[in-house]
Amino acid sequence: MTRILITSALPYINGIKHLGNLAGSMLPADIYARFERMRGSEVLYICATDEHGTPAELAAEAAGQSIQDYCNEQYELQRAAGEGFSLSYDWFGRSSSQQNLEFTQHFAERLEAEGLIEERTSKQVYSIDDKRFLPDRYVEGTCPHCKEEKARGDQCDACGRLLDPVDLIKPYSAISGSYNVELRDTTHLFLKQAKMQDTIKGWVKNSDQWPPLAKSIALKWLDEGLQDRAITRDLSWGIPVLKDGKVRPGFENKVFYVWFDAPIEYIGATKEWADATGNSWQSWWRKDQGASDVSYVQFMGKDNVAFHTVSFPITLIGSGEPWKTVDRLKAFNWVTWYGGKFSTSEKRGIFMDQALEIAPSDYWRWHLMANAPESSDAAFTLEQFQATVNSDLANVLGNFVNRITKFAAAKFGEQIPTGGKPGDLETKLHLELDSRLKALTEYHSNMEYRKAAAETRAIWAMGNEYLAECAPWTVIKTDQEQAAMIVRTALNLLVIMGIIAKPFIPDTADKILSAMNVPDNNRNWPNESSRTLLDALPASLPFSAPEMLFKKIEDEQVEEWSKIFKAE
RNA sequence: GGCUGGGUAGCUCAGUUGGUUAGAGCGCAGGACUCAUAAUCCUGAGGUCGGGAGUUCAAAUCUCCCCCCCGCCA
Repeated sequence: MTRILITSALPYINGIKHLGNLAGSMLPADIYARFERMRGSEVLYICATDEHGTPAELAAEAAGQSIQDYCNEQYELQRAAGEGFSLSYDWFGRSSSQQNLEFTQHFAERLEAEGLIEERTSKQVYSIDDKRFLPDRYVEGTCPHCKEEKARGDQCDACGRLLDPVDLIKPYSAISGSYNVELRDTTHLFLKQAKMQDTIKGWVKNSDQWPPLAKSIALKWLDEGLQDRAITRDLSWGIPVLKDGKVRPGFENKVFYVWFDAPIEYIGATKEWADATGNSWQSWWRKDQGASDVSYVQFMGKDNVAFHTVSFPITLIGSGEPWKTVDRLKAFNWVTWYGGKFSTSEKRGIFMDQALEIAPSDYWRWHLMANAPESSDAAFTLEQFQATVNSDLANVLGNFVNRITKFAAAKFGEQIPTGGKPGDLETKLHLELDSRLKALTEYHSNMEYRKAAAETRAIWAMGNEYLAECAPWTVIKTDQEQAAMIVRTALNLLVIMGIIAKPFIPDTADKILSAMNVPDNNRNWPNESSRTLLDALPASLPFSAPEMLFKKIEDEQVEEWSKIFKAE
């Protein structure tokens, strides 16, 4: 059996994610996981919150909470939001887990043993009033080049030059605004990435299942030359730095940098899952313990490509141990919001919890994936959301379910009618269905979501086309048997429509299949001829016409939402 | 400033290695049907494929220059 490990980029703990984050990693990963499970693959789909770092500390402070309480609360909110969107994680972990702590320390130890880590001392800005070292972008001051007074420590937006925070004139803390800052020596662990340059380059070049974009981003970084990088920070919230099992001397007030420990949480979360369920994490991650036949697929936004193709692989490969590395990866562009970006910090756009308050999960899942930002940024507008949902879901799919089940129930009762023989129209139907199912399977395998959605929709539309051609409401006046056969074929087609809908709209799909009394173990991805599938329901099997599946979105709702979400 | 990616019908987007009248969905117009959530089905209108030059028997597709958008990096 094919074994597939799936991860989606870890959402940062700093607040509920917006629809752009959802569309760019978690949702497509979920659809891929569902598709592969349905076709019989053994799937492990892992995600987790990324909880460390300065932004989390500051957010906790702003909320008047301890960092631990803040993370606990936000984790729960994000977990619930994921559940609300029917994201079928096998495990949704936390980078602050004990498991991740152990792996992170293990990797640091291994990297040091391989000669890839060394201590270096440098000067950094320390804010006395904030009682903390300030990360580059939290230091502001006057630009030494253009004299702009609000230059950030990493870059001056006025003249565009890159800066070192120690060069700022009259530096102050962007957190408190205090000028009571000074330079202090601080020692950190540096990962000697430059030493891994050739190894990683060779590995990237051998990766034959990456999209061209991912490969070119990785190679560009490598061509520019990898820089050694600090993997620790002067913070208290994070993973402690050890040496020989005890806190490393001089690192009492330091922790690992969030960029170092976050990707390791892919493994950490797998162990959280294994510990909770009694499964083996090694068989998914250690090539010497069964993971060599695993296909590892990563989903992420474009901004994360470099970290997944270069930084994290350095950790894994640099350890000198046989860790599983990424085989295939799917990167997404951004979903844009009325000409701008969705923004967590500026609260621009719609967030996962808000979305669920105004429309069911399936509406969003369908629209976001049918318009996925695959080849370029994709515009999100409420008007288009309304159009997609009403047309594809309510009119094409929902109305078909309604019309055929109502008609069947009225003329033949709520059971699969018997009698009649399939003819030319049914042959035509199954031939077209065969070719569409083949294409759809291909698109899902290739993780092409716009195409998969379009093909799914086309199969839904086939139901309406078939009825229009057969016109059972006319046939039944003269030929009861023939009408029974048409209805039976249409009801079988309905089941297929429901099955192929599952990856995109799992909640509704299950409603359809349950209404048709299709047992769980018969809801697998179709892989036989549709001639068989179109006559699969047992004669006289009872069914029940489901309630209206999709309520249309009214113009007034769009207007109201536009005001609430400041869409312009 | 450097580098990805993008600029194709009113809107959102497809267009494989250059090859007959450039496609889909939505929207729009006309028709059909009346089982159905005023739903559905069929047909049609609509594009000098960002601009310019070049290569070629032939370019949305290749080359060069320019303009605009998003992003990344410096």
